[in-house]
This record gives sequence, C-alpha cells and structure tokens, in this order.
Amino acid sequence: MKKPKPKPADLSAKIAKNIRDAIISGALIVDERLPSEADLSEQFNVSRPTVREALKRLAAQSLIRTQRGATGGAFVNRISFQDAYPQQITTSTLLLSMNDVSFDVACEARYTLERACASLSAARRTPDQLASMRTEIFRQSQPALSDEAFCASDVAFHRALVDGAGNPVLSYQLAGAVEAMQPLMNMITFTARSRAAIIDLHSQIADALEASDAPLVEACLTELERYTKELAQNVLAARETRT
Amino acid sequence: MKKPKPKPADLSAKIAKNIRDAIISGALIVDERLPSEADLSEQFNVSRPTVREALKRLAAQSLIRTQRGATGGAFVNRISFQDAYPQQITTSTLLLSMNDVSFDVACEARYTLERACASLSAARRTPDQLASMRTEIFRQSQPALSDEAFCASDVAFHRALVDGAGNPVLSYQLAGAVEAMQPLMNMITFTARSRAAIIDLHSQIADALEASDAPLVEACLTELERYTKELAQNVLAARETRT
DNA sequence: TTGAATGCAAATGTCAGACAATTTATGCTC
DNA sequence: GAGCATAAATTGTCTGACATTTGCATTCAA
Repeated sequence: MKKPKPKPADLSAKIAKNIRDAIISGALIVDERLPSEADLSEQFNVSRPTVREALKRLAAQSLIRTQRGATGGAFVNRISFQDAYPQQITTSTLLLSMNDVSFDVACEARYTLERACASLSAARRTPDQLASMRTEIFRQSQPALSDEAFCASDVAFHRALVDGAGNPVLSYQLAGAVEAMQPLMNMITFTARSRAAIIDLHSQIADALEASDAPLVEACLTELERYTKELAQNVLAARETRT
Repeated sequence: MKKPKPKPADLSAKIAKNIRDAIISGALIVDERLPSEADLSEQFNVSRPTVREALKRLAAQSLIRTQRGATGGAFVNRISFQDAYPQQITTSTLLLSMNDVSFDVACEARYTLERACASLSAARRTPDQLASMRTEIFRQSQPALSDEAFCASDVAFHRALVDGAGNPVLSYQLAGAVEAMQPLMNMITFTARSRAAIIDLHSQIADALEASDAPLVEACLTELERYTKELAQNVLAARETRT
C-alpha cells in the first residue's frame, strides 16, 4: 500500500488539492487569476458544480478569493495575518474542547509561550502597548465588570504583551494559544479577591516591562500561571463536592 | 455601518457560517449527524448544490466529515491534532512566503518559541525522544545527504525536542513555526563546515537534554539561532555581489 | 470632441432535476 | 438461524438553464 489511508478522494477534493499544491509550490502566484470555472471543468474533465465545490474548499482556507463580473474569476489570495487569526483561533479552540485537553496542559502551553515573549517585549514594547495594558488593567479594576468581560480584558492585556515583542509571526502563533484559552477561563468565577490578585500581577508585569526587566516579567507570568491553575482547581473541587 | 466590510456574503458562505457557529457554540456536538443535504436545502430554502458548497467549505476546515450510503451523511468531526498539523503548516508557510517576512523575523520567532520548550523538555523528554534526536544527528553527519534532506532531518530533530516537552498543545503550536521555516532554510547551501557546526550544536543540545540542563539547552538554541542568521546573511550577501 | 447612456459579453451565483455509486437495513428463502 | 437478494437512503456527479454582477465597447447627444 502506498498510503496508510488509501481512501478514494472525491473529485472536488482532488481538484482542490491539485490547485492548492500549485499555489504552495509557487506555480500560481499571488493575485494571479485562475481559469474560469468553465475552463477548469474542461481541463479536469468534470462538471462545473464539481469545480465549484473544489473552489469553495480553497476559499474556506482563504487560498483564493472570487469576484463576479466580466473581469471576475478566482484569484490567488494573499493570506494576511489578519485573515489567518480567526481561523487559527477557531481551530485551536475546537482542538482544546474536542480533545479533552486538561486545563493545566492548556494553561502550561499558554504561559510557556507567553514567557518566551517576555524578553523581547521588555526590550521592544512601545509606549502605545504599555498604555493599552494600563487601560486594560484599569478596566479590570471596575467591580461591575462581568466575568466574561474580565476574561476578555485579560486576553486583550496579554495580547498587548505579546504584540510588544514586535514580531508578527510570534503574535500570530500566540493568538491561538491565548485566545483559545478564553472559553476555558470563562469557567472560572472571579471573586473580588482573585481579581485583585490578578490585577496586582498585571500591574507588576506592566511595571516590569516599562523598566525592561525581563526576568521579573517572566517571574510574574509564572506566578500568574500558578495562581490561574489554583483557581481552576478550586472550581473543579467545588464541583466535586456539589455532586 | 455595522461592519467595516458589509460585503454581501454568498449563500453558501452564510450557511457554512451558520453551521460553523453551531459547532463552535456546542449546539452541534462531536459525531452528531447533520440533516441530509435535501433536508438542509429545505431548511435554508436553497438548492442542494448550494448546500453542498457550504458543506465542502466546512469539510475543508475538517469541521465535518461525510459518508455515503444509507446511514451516511455529514457528521461533526472531532478535530485531532493530527488533522490540524498540515493545515497549520500550510497556512504558516504561505503566511511567511506571501507577506515578505524576513528570514531574521521568522528565525527569531522560531527559536524564541523553541527555547520556551527547553526547560519542559529537559525535565520530561523520554528515552525514545532522545534516541530520535541521536538518530537525526547521525543522519545529518552523512556527507552524501542533500541540502533538502539535511533540512528535513533538522526539522525532525527540532520536532523531537519540542515533543519532549510532553505537551500536545505546545507541539501543535510549534509545528507551524518549525515546519514553516523549512522552505526558507532550503535557500541556504550547507557547506561541510556549517554542517559540522550545526551537528555539534545538536549534539550539545541532546547531551544537555539528557543531563536535564535546561539553561545549557537554551544557550545552544540561542547560538544556533545566531549561527543560522549568519548563514542566511552570507547567502544574501553572496547574491548581492553576484548581481 | 467629449460625455453619458445603453447594450453586450463574460463570469460567478443559484436553481431544478436526473442519474450513478455506495452503504445499510429489510425481508425472503432455505 | 444463516445467507442472499432487494430496497431504501444518502452522497457524488452531471446537464442545462437562468439570475446577477461587472467591465467595456458602442452609440447618441450636447
């Protein structure tokens, strides 16, 4: 056998793979126009609906975009980081929720990656990014804030931290790890006391970044990781006793 | 305006979004069967081809799988890390090649993330993973190895390092960063001298992991990053003079 | 000559109906 | 009860048609 899974792929899947490979290999370059659906259906010897299904597959991966009208057609799309973020986040979120990834494992991955950004961010963070963090810290200190909004602000704070590293590739990779955690974090009920502890750590992180003290940033992130896990553990323990 | 881009989405895109949201929200659970294409076309008041285009979009994201036959249909798919790897790598590769990401920026992101795994890997790496690294080091020492094969072995070595952290979420996130670098690395011509230097560092890393010496692993990775950037710089400089 | 309106052509978006292929369930026979 | 043929349900594919959108050339008028 040539493949572990010699499943007979559908025609539309085959055609999509064919075109996808051409894009990845560089045979089709950015903004190049693909042949019309009618031409493609002739080239591949299939009907137009089949070609369309293939093109929709590629469109779902943002590999192509389509345009109607006389000079329309399917064009190789330049994937921007902006485009890739939501897909990355969706996939990461589903991976966590569908594969019984424990809170601790996800949390460990997230903070491990985030600590990796600490030294770069301490060296490069802009005043704007520092201001964003301060803004989020202030928002988090509002007692009326719902748990969901508190989590959302938490994510925004940490994204500013990551963006401080000034490396778009890092920001992209981290987006999945940070944002995908949000549904898990939303399980936690944040008491006034735990909020205060988190806000205090956030302040220390912002201060340390302003002072370009990378080791301190890392230490605070480690403490934040420990504390977050502790909170989650309490939630789980409370559920146990309630049952 | 409600959205910055109020573009009139296609029907198939709308339907795909509708179903996708239902999956993400948990309204549709794993392995649940969706209504048949005929039923869906009735529910959404569209034709069957349109429904099919929507389903193909979801299939391209591994959100559903389809099965023919009497008890067939479309089922919510449990996205496995295995499924997500290739998509993640494809997207990351295209992001780098289409957005003029410099070698240095991509390299920095990769080694920053990899260093983050060092301490976990030093603590948890299994004998199997150490053996994998030694195997790759041996392979790299074969002079007959082509540059492409050398790069591929390099990727395998670093994946073993990352997998040593024993955190599937980390492994998944890192796959994009490590594998997506390969096309960029393939630009570099590895002389016997540069191969020897890299292999030496790989050996030091394997030794340090075996000794659970995390700081040494990080130091070696930092040196590897510096040296890789230097090699790339030489390639670029050589191109300049040749022009 | 210039400008605007008109119509045409090309392409994607959508629809309807049909048939093919595949898989499972059912019922019949022995 | 076991085995086999048949039916039913469902996805995969094809054909042909019409709707919609868009760019461009043409035409007509100021």
